[in-house]
Amino acid sequence: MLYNKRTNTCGELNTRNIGETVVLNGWVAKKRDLGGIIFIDVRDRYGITQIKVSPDRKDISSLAASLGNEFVISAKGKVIQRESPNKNIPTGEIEIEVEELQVLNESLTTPFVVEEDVKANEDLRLQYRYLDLRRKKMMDGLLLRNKVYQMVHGFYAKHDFVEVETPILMKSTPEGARDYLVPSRVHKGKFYALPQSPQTYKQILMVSGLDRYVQICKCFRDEDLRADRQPEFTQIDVEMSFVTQDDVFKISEELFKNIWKEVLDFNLPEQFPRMTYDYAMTKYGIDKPDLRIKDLMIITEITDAVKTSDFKVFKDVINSGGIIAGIKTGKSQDGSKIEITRKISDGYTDFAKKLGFGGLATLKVNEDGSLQSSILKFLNEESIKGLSAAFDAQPGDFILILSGDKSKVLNGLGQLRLKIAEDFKLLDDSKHEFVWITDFPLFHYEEEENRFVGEHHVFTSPKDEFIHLLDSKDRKEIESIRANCYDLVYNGNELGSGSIRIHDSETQKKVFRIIGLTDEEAAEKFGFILEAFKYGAPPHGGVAFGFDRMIAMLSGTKSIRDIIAFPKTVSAASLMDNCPSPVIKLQLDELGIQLKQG
RNA sequence: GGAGCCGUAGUUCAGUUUGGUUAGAACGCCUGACUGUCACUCAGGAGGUCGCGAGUUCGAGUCUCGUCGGUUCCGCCA
Repeated sequence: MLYNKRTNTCGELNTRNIGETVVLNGWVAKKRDLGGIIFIDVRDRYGITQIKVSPDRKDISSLAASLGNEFVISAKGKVIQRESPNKNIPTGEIEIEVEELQVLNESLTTPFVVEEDVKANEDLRLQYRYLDLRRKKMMDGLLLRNKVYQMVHGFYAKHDFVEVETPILMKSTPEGARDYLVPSRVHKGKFYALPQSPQTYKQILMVSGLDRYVQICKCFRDEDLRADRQPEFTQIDVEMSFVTQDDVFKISEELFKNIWKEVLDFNLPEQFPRMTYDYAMTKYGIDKPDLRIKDLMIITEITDAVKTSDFKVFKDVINSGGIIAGIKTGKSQDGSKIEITRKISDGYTDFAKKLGFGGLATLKVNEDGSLQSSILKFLNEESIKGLSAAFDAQPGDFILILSGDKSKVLNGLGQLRLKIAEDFKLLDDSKHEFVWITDFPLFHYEEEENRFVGEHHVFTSPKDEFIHLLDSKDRKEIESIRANCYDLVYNGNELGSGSIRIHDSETQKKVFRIIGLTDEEAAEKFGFILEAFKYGAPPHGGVAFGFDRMIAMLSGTKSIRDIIAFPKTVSAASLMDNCPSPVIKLQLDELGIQLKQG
């Protein structure tokens, strides 16, 4: 097809180009046909430029009048000053006086109107993703993603990291998330797994002496989805030899500082604050505390303060080994008071009940410093004093108390804290609060399966002072083991996770034993890495950052679907190309697979 | 696996509480008019399996049960 090829994009012409003859290629975003004169907004990735067809150009006018939205056109003409400029767009000072007009392709009427303030529901937009991506906001998401992608590559290249492509078809590892499986045709009855992460490969690359590895790679997990979780997602995967936790933190902080400066023009601190897992759980009730409200509603345990009271609810909890703890609202950082009315308070009680608590005790601190609450009548003088002191109760404060099993209470208060923060709009999006959470437990006991499982992954090393406990048989002792393991948390979201790894096969075997793998099973499943560790594995460690989540946060969207070109729905389906889909019998036969009925 | 919300014109929604005449609006689409618009304006028009399937009823968009899809959260996500 012969047509006038563009000399310029639709986003770059301005008053300096007046008088030039140019050609634009693009999509019809909007046509305004005034009867004689016709205006058309032409759109491409770079912007929108208005072209004008004068009524005296009869031949062009009829063609222009017949254009529909999303037609692809080529327009040639002179750049002229607009009689009435549009200040809302960069090209709004000028327009093109059309001399030649060609239709390069027509378009059906689109199922939804392609406009910035799109009205269509997400499922329709997903089905016609290519139309949705024509919107500036969506295109900007992809462009931002590309920008950061390039930055990450450049950053690690500058620091002597080597990018290595690890296999997409790998051995299934039964620990952790469900694997996506790929049947083997050659080895009938055997399966590959898609990587949940290239964890084993990157560690083996350290054994190879690669020293510094990075890969921006796809990972796959067959688990239920959320707004911030997709079945396939991208992570920045990093591994380094001869490093400590501090080395990993340092280079990671530099990466994030660069990105936040470049994209948001925000200066992150030289070093990110650190907080142990235990502190985070005890004070914030969650392992990813949102430090935009750092000093607000920190959890206070008052078990001791009220232990002399006769209140049956508290007594029962104490006797069964539980705790009593609470948070107080206090004043918000901008000084505005958090006014908790009876109605709001009842709402929080319902919230607590939904979390499985019998109720929520609330106390109001009067202007004279006295307490007001329905539970006061159950408490003795000593308890009331102790409680008041523990919370440093000030006039206007509102205190919310939960009691029960320790982890449940902390978790409940953590959730209440976030709910109150959200209800009173205390989470300021202009804040950028990074924090490293360190010293995670190495194991936790899975009651249902009746065994220990790795809190992080099974290659995470215990901190030196806990190594002797790997030989323990005592549940409490094993649960007390802390790991060289860390998460990077940003505004209450987990952005990354990593650890210093085990690099000797003896320690690795002990860890396998604790999670219930016999030496034989460990050899069957992870023998290759145990074997590799026998041949001079260097001390090493690394981290992986969620690339999609990072881009979502940089662009201010909650859903990572918005910044993934072709995302899947919460049921892991793609509405555009209709996958997953059935396959023909021949394909199954070749794989030796027979489907179960029903 | 569990819970909540949503599903009505091409699109976004109203109508469902309290079952009852011909299911409405806006945008989009089509036809006509219009020479400075940028949410063009004006006049007219077409367009509906009320997600699907049972049930209750003289009568169901509306009530009940089931089912499918979307979405949010919990479980899950080493």
